Amino acid sequence: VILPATLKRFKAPRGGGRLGGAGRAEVTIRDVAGHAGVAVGTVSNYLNGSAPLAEATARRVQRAIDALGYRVHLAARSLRSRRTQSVGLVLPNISNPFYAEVARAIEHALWDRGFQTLLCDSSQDAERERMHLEALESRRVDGILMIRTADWRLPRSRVLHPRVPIVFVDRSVDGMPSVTSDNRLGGELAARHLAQLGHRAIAILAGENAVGNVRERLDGFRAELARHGVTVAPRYLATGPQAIELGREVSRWVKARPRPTAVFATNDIVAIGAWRQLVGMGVRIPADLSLIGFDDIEMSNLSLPPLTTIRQDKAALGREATAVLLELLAGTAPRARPTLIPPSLVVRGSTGPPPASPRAGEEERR
Amino acid sequence: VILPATLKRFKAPRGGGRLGGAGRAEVTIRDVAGHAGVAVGTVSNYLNGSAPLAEATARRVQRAIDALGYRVHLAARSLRSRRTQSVGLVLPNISNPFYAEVARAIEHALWDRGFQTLLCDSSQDAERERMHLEALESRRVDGILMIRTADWRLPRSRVLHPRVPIVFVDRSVDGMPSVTSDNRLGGELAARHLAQLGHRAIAILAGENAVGNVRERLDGFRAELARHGVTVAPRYLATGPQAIELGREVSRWVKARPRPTAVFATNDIVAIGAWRQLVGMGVRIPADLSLIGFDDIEMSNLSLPPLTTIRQDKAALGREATAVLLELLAGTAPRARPTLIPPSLVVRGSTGPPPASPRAGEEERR
DNA sequence: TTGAAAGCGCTAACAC
DNA sequence: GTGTTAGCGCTTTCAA
Repeated sequence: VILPATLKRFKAPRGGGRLGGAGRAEVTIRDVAGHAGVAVGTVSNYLNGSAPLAEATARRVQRAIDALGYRVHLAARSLRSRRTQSVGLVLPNISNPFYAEVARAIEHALWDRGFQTLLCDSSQDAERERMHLEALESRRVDGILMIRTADWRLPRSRVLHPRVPIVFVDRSVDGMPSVTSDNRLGGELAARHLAQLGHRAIAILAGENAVGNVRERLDGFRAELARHGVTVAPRYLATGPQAIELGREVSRWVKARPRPTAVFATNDIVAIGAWRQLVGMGVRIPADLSLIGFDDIEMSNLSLPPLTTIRQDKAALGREATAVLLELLAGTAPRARPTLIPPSLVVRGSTGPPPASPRAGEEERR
Repeated sequence: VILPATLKRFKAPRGGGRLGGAGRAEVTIRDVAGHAGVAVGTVSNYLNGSAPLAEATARRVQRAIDALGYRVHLAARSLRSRRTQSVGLVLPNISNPFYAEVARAIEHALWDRGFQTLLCDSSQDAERERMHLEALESRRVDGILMIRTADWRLPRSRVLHPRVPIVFVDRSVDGMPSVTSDNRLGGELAARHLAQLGHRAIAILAGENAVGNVRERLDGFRAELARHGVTVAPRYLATGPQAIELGREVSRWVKARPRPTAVFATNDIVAIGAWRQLVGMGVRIPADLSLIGFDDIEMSNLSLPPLTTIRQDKAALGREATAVLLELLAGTAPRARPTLIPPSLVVRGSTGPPPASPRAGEEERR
């Protein structure tokens, strides 16, 4: 039976004429209820499975939904339910292949759990990042996953007492939940590989020490090297932004004497830069010089020889970060301790034993 | 003066105690109004600039907003205003560097115009793509930007009569607004470059003819070549998925006689695959064989020699697609005609004149 | 089980 | 200029 109150708001299906998107009036849960001859609450229950329905009723409702082309209005739902089933993903640059892979894993994990992803590209700009955070709060996202930009001198209070649960990815923040690679272990893995091959004169393309990830990789690398009785001479250390240009710095070591027999780059972009420089100078890899990178981006498998590197598990990074966030949302076990994803050594063609004579390959200077 | 009706709903700031995100009660426009001693409509007007306010009032409102830490509730706003200021971006794979660059441009253009981006990675899966489309409709996004997956045998009615404006990017769909590179022109550019260098025996790593973009590139390439009196022999054509593996097919031409003097790959990934194969076989680029790609992804500038390629303007693609969508939303000039972004030739190191003798480089076979 | 009604926070139309 | 109010479409509580 259709009761007065239901009838009052009942809208005829007004089908047929294709009004083209914007112009079409909204089909609401009331229309569905009217069409199926049930109350709106019943339709809502059907939609959310929040109460069992008589099978016949359920069928009628579903038929009405199909007939009317009804689609739930998520904004209305979240206004009421106080959940948006959406998560903000803030990162420095989606066209950086490393972040893109993490983002992909996150989007998938989120989608599989019924969440949509709001993509926020901060362009390494702290101010833009802050504005994105605010917009996400206004959007009332259920949570935020954030790969924060490196230059972060902003008041952290904003983010330390967020209105919305936030999990940091790839870069940790003290006292906040985070999911990162075990960078120290990665550094150790690289060092062990080189040391076991017999290298003792090792150079580092280091990136900037201010970046936590870089520092950890370096610490691990040095510590493990020390265990093998090897130290990195200060002149074998190059620092600067972790970009392709830093790789060019290898050239100074090629000309140096004694020449190092191996180079560790703290990421693959830098390693690729070094590879180009070395090949361009006629240095043979790994016969004259071994080269090891960090990250394992797709590109590192494409050089010739392909790069030996420390593989970060980007899929696991994204998956775990999502899992931690959803745990936070569910209110279970507030995991404030950082989650570490173990990296692994991928031996490809760019590393080998050091040249027989420590001076090998120097003829070309004469 | 605070009137009864206003008072009735007034909530004290309940500041101080930090309840930690979820637990904190919502600060609403009413709270702001109460705190500032104005009506909610006034606050709304202030927020939206929908009516001029006395300066003193405006200041009071802003102070109340700051004091209370008010943040507009976008879901509530859009429920009323029927606009969400959000756009869905559907693409096959965000970790493909080409799509990632386009996505980045889109996110930026959208953000600059006050829209947020919902990232939907379809994983090349038509079914997943369809579900994303539905979810976006439920979310009542204002519009959709879509790089559709190639294998699309699904009923197109769904997308031909969308409830929400949709603009196709990179791949066009008949009768729908789209923004793509001028792939035909790109093919012509590549052909002209090769022809002008003097190449006449040219091979193609083609990809799949079913993909419109590939076909257009090929058509343009062949047509321009024909203008120079050159035809591509059928045995100089390799087809298959546009992946790195296709590049390996060059090896059969290296061993062929007469050997082609140049190879056109319909995208850079394939070209990189070819480059690896060639370098691995000891073929000198471009001395023995010229190689030209398509796209100009970052990687193509990193090989040695760096790849000559047809550059797609990914930033323009993203920017234009956004512009077309926003025009559609504004209801101005329904641009159903596809928008074409001109690509450009980027000459780097992988192309040069053909070897002096057409048989050059063949000794290694003996 | 199902139905009715009270809002969620906001905008916009209208009255002052 | 400013204040009031009626919903936007939905969930949820409470009654029946």
